[in-house]
This record gives sequence, C-alpha cells and structure tokens, in this order.
Amino acid sequence: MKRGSMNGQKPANIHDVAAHAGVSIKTVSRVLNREPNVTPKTRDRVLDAVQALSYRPNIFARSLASERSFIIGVIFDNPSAGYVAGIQYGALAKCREEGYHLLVEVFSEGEKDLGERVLTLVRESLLHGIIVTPPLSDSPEVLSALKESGTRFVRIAPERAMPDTLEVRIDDAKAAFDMTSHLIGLGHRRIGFIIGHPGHGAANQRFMGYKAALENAGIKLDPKLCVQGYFSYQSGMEAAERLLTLKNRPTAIFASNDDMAAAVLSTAHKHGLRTPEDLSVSGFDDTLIAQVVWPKLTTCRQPIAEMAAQAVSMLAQPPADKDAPKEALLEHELVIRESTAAPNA
Amino acid sequence: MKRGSMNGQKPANIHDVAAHAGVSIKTVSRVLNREPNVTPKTRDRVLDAVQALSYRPNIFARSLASERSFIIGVIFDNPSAGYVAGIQYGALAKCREEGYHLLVEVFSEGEKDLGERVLTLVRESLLHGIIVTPPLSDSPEVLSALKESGTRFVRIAPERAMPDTLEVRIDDAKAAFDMTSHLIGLGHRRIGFIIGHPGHGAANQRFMGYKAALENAGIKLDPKLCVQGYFSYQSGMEAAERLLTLKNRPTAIFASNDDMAAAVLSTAHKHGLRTPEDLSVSGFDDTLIAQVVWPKLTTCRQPIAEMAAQAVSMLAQPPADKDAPKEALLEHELVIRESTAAPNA
DNA sequence: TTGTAAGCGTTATCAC
DNA sequence: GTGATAACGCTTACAA
Repeated sequence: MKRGSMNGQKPANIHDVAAHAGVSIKTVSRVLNREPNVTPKTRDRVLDAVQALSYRPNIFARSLASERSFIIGVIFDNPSAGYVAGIQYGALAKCREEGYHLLVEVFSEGEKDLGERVLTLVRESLLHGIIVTPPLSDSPEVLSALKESGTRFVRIAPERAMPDTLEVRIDDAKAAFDMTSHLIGLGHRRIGFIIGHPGHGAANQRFMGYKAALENAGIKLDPKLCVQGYFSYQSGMEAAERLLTLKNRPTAIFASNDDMAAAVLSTAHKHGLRTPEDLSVSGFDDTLIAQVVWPKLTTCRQPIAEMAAQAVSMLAQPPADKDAPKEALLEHELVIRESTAAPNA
Repeated sequence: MKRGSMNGQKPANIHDVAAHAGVSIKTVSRVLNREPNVTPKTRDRVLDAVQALSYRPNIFARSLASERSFIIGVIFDNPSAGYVAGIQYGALAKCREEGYHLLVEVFSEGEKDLGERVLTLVRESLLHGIIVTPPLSDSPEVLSALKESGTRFVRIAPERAMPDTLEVRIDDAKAAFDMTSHLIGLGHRRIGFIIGHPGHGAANQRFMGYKAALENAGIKLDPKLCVQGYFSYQSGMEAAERLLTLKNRPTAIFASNDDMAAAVLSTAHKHGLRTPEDLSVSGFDDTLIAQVVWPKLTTCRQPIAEMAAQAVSMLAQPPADKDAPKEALLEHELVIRESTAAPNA
C-alpha cells in the first residue's frame, strides 16, 4: 500500500515531498502555488514526488499561514428546496473549478443574535467570502455584521442597492413586465397578481413590473386583484381563494413564484375551474414544481444556478481589482407551457 | 482574504485575551476548552476578557494544532431537491448544537477519479467526518476511498451492510410492506409497482417489501406489473405508460418515490383515468411534491431531517466509544391522503 | 532560480 | 493551578 493512511501512518507533508524531490519546502510551495521562477525540471521532480507520496496540502495550515481561506460560505433563510438546490448546484460547480469548498449555513431572519452569529461564522471559520441569498440579502442585521467583519460578500437578488457591494440579479421588474404582457397579449384584461413575501427583495420588483405592463397596455389597475402572498404554497392557496371568490373574478392569475402558482391551480380545480380554459395561471422561477403539476405551468425561468456560479466568480476575483464589475445582471426567459391561453378559449 | 475588520484592526487572538486577563495563553485555552484545573475566579477573568475583546478562536489554528476538524462534510449525487434540503436542514440543526460546520460537495457516480476526489476532499480539508447519502452510500469507489482515508463516515440508507461502519436508515422493506398492505386492505389485487434506481440502496428493499406483502396476502406476483424506474419524474412517466397500456391494467400503482408517483398521476390523467376512482396511486418519501399534486399523494414519510441529525450525532461521538451504536433505525410513517381508495369506488 | 528562517493562532508537553 | 515553550504544516520576507 503506497499511501500512508490506514495503517496509522501520517499523510505526507511538505517536508516529505521536499526531501523526496531533493529540494527545499519553499520550492515545493512555489510549484504548488504556480509561482514563477521554477525550472521545468525542478517542477517535474516536485510533481513526481507529490504523486509518489500522494501528497495533498493541508488546507488549515495553508489558511493559517496565508490568511486566506479556501472556503466560501452560502447562507439561506428557508427558501424553497428547489431554490436552495439550484444555488448550491451552480455554486459548487464553480467552486470546484476555482479550487474552493462550499460551507452552508441557515439563519432565520427572526432569530436572536443574528448579527452575532453571522460574525462568529465568518470570523471563526475565516470564510474567503460569503454568498447571501434572499431574503437575507436585504436583512440589515446580516448586512451590517458582514460590513463590520470586513468579509467580502455577494448579494443574490437584493432589493435595495448598497454602495461598494457585489450583487447578482436578474431584472425582476422586466421579467414580470414580460409575463404580464404575455397574458395581455393573449387577450386578458382582468389579471390577478399574488405578491411575494414583503421582505423579499425581488417581490416588490415583480409587482412593479406587473403594474407597469398594465399601464403600458392602458389597463387600469384594480387593487382588488392584487393580494399579498408569502411565497409559500399555503399562502398561495389563501390568496387564490380570495381572488376566485371575487364578484368579478380574474381570467388570469400571475403568482410571484411557482409554489404559489401551483396552489392557484389546485384551488381553481377545487372551484370547478378548468385551466387554462376558464383561468390562465402563470408562475415564476421555473422550479421542478412547474413541470410536475397539471397542466404544466407557464413561468419565468430565473437562471439560479448561473447566478450562484457568477457569485462565486466574483468572490474568487482579487478584491483589489477596482475595475471588476460590482453587479452582474443575468437574463431571464419566459417559458410558455400549458397553463396559459386566451380567455374562454 | 484579510480578516481585519473595517478599520484595519486585526481581530483579537489568544495572546490578546491572555494579556487582557493577566494570565497565560494556556490558561485561556483551558477555559475555552472546558478543561479542569482552573479556579472559578481565573475562569471568570478570562471569560470577561473574551467578552471585552469579542474574541473568537481561529478555527484553522485550532484544527492545525489539535489535528481535529470542526467541519463535517456531506456528499450528494444529484437526488431530488427536497431530499437534499431535508438532509441539510437536519444536519445543520444538529451541527449548530454540537459546534460543527457543514461542508457540501456533489459527486456523480459516473465521474472519473471519483475515489481520488473523495480522498482529496477529506485529506485536504481535514473533515471531522462525512455523511454519505444515497446512492453514494453504496458506491464501491466512494466507500473504499473513505476506508482508505481513515475518515469516519456515516452512510444514510445504504443497501448493503458493511462491517464496522456507521449507518442510519429506516426499515424500507417494512415500509413498503405496510404501504402495499394498505392497498390490499382497500381491496386491490392487481397492484403495479415501479422499482427505484437499481444502484440505490433502498430501492431493492422496497421491492422486497412489496413482494412480501403480496405473498402475505396470498396474491400471486405478476411480473408484468413490476417495471423498472430510476426515481426521476421522466422514468415514472415511461413506467406508468407501460403499466396503463397493459391488457389487464392494475387498479393501483405503488411508485418507489414521490416524483415517480406524481408522474403516474399525470399519465393516468392523460389516459382519461380518474384518481383514485379508476386508479389508486401511492408514493414514497413525503416530499413537497406529494402535497402539491392533485389529488394529494398517499405516501410514506421518511424522517429525512432526523436521519441526518442522527448521522451528525454519531459523528460527534468520540470514535473510541466501542459501545456506541453503529446503526440507527428510525421510524417511518404511512401518510394516507387522497390518491388511494377502494377500487371502483 | 533556490533556500533559510520567521511567523500564523492554536493545542500539548512538561515543568513549576 | 498555572505557565513557558515546542509543535502543527504551511506561506512569505529576505537572503544567497
């Protein structure tokens, strides 16, 4: 057995490699970190030794000595499983490329000592950077703790802009505008809207987009048609209930995310309404649910994984780079499926 | 990344605390690690200093010096978003309790150098332990790499037992037995079964439970009624298609997970079959989808989060403890909803 | 181009 | 009980 592990042998360290290659540890370090000033020949000898001893640098020692960390953190507050999975998938792919690891933490916005906990996380584990997902990306406590810590962070889909802060987003207002326009194009005039969670950044933007599209088409906004939701399936059912029992009920409902849209479908069904014949329904996000419900949901695809990958890239960039873009704006895409059609079609 | 807070001040280290408290660094270390032999008075002085300087130990230095890590890894291969989220939720809660962090990594079983990558992960980042989720929990490459590395690991829902290995599971065979018996109790005799992914540990167990229940009720197994699936929505549609176009089609279909059961629902609908009047459908896992489809799925709840929490607990336990349980068996629970009823009801 | 030596912030080994 | 001092495995000035 060539590597020392099972049988109580300690794994090789940088000194072993140096000895095996007949060079100094500094040279090994240079090779490993791709620093200049190493002859190809020396480099090969070192690489051979690394191979032979199956050496892997100790990440803790590296971090301790260099004051850099190779771990990127991502923090969540309970969003949908599909959203979490999408973010992680994208972040992990890029992390692998860039040589980082991904540490996950969940915080709930309500909890005591939220700022304190965030500080502990970044300080104790010396994160290289941190990805902040909504609704945490607009939490004052989280944000000020992060600022105080000096750790670089990227906010995903934040509502409010912040100076000197990295952001990744789509144009939520434009996306909602497009979706609403799609409905209007189909011939709908009475379009219900289920607003997202009040604290969630993108929620407001989407609402704005909806209103702008109505105005653009010369349709007067009916406040009765706009009801508050919280991005949860449950809240979607309650909102749908209110909209569908209206005297003059809408012919289409645009929900701010897929979970709520799925709830609308189910509620409409319960009321004996067919989709899309009697009621068109559209969602937002294009998570798995959109394709699993019947009929399949018309929705707006948000490139969640790419957003996370982008966030990792920004973090991987050297902070000194003044010219690096501070904000990345990614493209959304309307996905027209079977849940929307012309009214009374 | 530099750790200094905004104003360029470096965070306090153990020497600062020692100086502030007028003791040696060893004493500070003792207090922090709850070692004996410290007078209450000294202890309080140290604690005050910690507070005053808002000191947090550097996790890298700690790990380097003690050869212990405070990070637990969890590795996935692409399972459903609901499953991933459930595992992480449970693991994180327990990690917080026990003072660990959670590092996530995704591997795909097909990829080259899988074992090599697993080795690198545990060695490079010196994980305290690692949680292996299915289907990785039965991957020979992953398992042998882990054994070789000497890192402690817990397998979630493995199919094959391994000596001297930690495991957390439910009794999948019993659960499938119960579900099948529920269907039989309703009056069904022709019960279709969609088998899970061949490489996935629990899949076989569930199939065994199905067969045992039939035998127990004196029903002869019809091989035509058992079709292979892969746990994906897509594979569920194909399997359902085959079952529903059978000359003598089943009056109930039991799919090995919720995603496939949702696909059965949709396929049945397409064939003009009503659920549960014309066809009963049941799933497994009780993920979000089970409650989002219409009608809501009868399924078997698997306590995913608790299983992950249990895994963290086992890892947190000192390895020397010979009497610590090597295997945890958690309870499943049948969740009867609207997708199952008596045939022709 | 390569090597020496001094940290990095902890824990651990002994003395006292 | 408490405290110097040496690891831990690496990076990085600074020499050579």
